[in-house]
Amino acid sequence: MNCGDDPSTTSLPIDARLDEIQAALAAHSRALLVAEPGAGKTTRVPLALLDAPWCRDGRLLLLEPRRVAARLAAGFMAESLGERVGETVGYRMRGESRVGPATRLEVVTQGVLTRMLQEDPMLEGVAGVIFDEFHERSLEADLGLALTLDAQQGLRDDLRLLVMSATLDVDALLGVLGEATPVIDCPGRSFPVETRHRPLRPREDAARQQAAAVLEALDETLPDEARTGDALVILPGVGEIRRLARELAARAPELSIVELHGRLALEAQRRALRPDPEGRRVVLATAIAESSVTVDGVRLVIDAGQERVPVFQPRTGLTRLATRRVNRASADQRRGRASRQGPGRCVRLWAEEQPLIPHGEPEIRQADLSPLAFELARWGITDPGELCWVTPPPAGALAAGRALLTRLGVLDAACHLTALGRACVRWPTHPRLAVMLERAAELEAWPLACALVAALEGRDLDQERDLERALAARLAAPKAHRQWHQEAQRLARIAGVGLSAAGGDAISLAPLGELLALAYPERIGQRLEPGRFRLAGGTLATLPEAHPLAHAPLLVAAELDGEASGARIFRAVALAPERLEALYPETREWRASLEWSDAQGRMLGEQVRGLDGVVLERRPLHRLPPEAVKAALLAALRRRERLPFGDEAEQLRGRVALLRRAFNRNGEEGGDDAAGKAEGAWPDWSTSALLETLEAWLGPYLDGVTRLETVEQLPLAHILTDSLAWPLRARLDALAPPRLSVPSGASHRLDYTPCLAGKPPVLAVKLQECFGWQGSPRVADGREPVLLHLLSPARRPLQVTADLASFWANGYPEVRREMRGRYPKHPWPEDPLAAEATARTKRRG
DNA sequence: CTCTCCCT
Repeated sequence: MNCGDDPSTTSLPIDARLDEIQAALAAHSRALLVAEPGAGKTTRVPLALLDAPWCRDGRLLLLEPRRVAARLAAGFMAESLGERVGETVGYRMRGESRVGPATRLEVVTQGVLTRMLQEDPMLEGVAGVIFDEFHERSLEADLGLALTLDAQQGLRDDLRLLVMSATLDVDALLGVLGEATPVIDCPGRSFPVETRHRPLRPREDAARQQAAAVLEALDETLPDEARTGDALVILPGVGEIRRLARELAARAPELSIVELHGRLALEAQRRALRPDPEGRRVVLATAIAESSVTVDGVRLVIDAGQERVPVFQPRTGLTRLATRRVNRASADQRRGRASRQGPGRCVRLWAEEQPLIPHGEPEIRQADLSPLAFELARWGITDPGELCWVTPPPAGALAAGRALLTRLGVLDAACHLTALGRACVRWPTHPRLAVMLERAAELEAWPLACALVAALEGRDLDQERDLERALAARLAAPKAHRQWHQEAQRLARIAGVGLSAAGGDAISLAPLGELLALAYPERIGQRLEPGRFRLAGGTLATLPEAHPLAHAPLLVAAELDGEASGARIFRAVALAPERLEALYPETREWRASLEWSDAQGRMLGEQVRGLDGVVLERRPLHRLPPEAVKAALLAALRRRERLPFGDEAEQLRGRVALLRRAFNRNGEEGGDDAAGKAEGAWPDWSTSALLETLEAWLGPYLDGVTRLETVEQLPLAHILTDSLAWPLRARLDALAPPRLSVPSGASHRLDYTPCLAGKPPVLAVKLQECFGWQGSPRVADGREPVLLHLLSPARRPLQVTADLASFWANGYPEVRREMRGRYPKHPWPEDPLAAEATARTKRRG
């Protein structure tokens, strides 16, 4: 949010659009406002809408992605009315709310809206909902919009909905809001920024080069000849910040260097945001400075051009951090940070030619979807296709989220909430932690569970490796950990208990392992050898051998990094095997465990009992049950992470990938197309998606199969074709033909395998066969181009083009000059468009 | 050399 200099009097670009917005929402129940930064939308639009006739009898909700932004917006609007927060304008967020009987505009954080909808899908008393900063595409905002649209369609056709965003893929959003939705554009307001590129040399020390770039930029005057204002350096992470700080301190000890990142205490963050009247500062920050907070007084931005993002791996359920190049939208947002106080400069530490992807991935495509799966079940939906999504939840991650919820005991086989799941609804936490809190009653450990959840959720646990010690310290001196204490007390109030043990005794930390086992069942690890553990979810994980828990037979890893090949455990607590049995009664049942042994070339079987990959006891098994054989085969295929597609299946997958791209909006499920709606969307046949859904499409063909070799021989192309919905199958050959006719009269096979990598299909054809071909070939109803590989008579590639007309005009004369000497028996006419196409040599006579 | 950001 951008709250310029002076509250209500200054005129802002958005003022000129307010009438248009009013008119749009008077005539439609939905509208889309696309406004650049500095337009003033966040504070002016909601207040203006309060006077609309449709709003007279109801409240207005304004959604903000962050708590600071919500507080700031509410304060600013209240001030501009000459009131205090809690009168006409209020706010609501986790654990804090300031609304009163007269409040008509509630600024809420996104999670609060989800909660309000779940508790009252009618949104009684609410006249309209405004989504701010929708372009950030947080998981919560995407879900909130899907649920609000559903409520509007089914229950509340009078509810007004306004989506506000900076630059955004308007088409994708109109796809869910409806094509008739009015779109209002508004320009922004900011000072100009001069952009420079100063690429770093690879393979040389990055911090040293960054330091040189910073000092050089500080030395130059700004576009207005000034040499004032702070410098903001944006780096991917804390490690990079520390290294650059050291380097700068060594070279220029007189500089005032300030660090800014999310792991700092709130007070330290606030200090970092305040300009120093004494002199110029160099603020080294993570992406936190991109949109979450605003460093006042910045005139110079130096952008390292990287970001560190979490990548959730559905297969292991773990999240890994990856360092990536920034996307264009982020880079421009970072640059904009130099244009708030006056004309600024942005130095980008990468080459100008460096291509950047336009946007980051929406969170829904990257994140752990178990919270989303939980909310869907609570909403009463088993198929996400029943809702309208800007980006639908990916099938694999959703399936993984549901598998976790089932393991936790909150979802049943039909994807409905169980009794435990319904009880968990009262806890405002991740479903894992909700299960822990709910089941803590069994262990008579509610106070400890509240203390533990508050510690796991807070950011103050960062430096402490030892959970037990950290908790003991907090319980002994609650007042010294204010944020933790507040949160723990809030949870304790929901539980209806006090935060201390009866009789004033110290709370026992003994149930810690069990509590963690309730929240992280797939992270229960069994020791294979000292320091090496197999987790119940199947992943291998390690601890340093010197770690006190390296020899524990069983532990729970509360935190680990997500390398699939071998995760590293950061925080863990020991667990007694008999306690595991008490928590999960299914560990007492014997089940057949079969595994394909590559070494022995056969299926090995035994009877085991335990929790998934954690085996408490084993005994021999004499007859292999067929269902278990099938499950073991599927598991073996999944472990290999590839499927034995032959060429026919690869072509088929390529064709479907192409049609998915062409006909499903943005390549997602549930196409917007008339055809897509009626016939279902083209499926995701990527290897990972097919491995996720193996049971459904391959399972029926595995009856009686006991060997992997047999699977390798199955006709996968036919099996996949059979799994296509009938209307899609009927259109497949017409939309993505296996062969294409060329002017010579011959037909040639199209190669669709490049489509699997997002590229166009390839038609390899001799150049002479294409004479006279005016247009360029296309498939998918003309929506997708075909890439031509034009070949010499000896079938050597001469030219790659998707634009024949331009090749004939520009490329051909050169090719002709070079080739006609080498292949004199073949025609090389001067005017290829007038010549006759042929697959043969020149005719005699 | 463990740690991007955010939320009920």
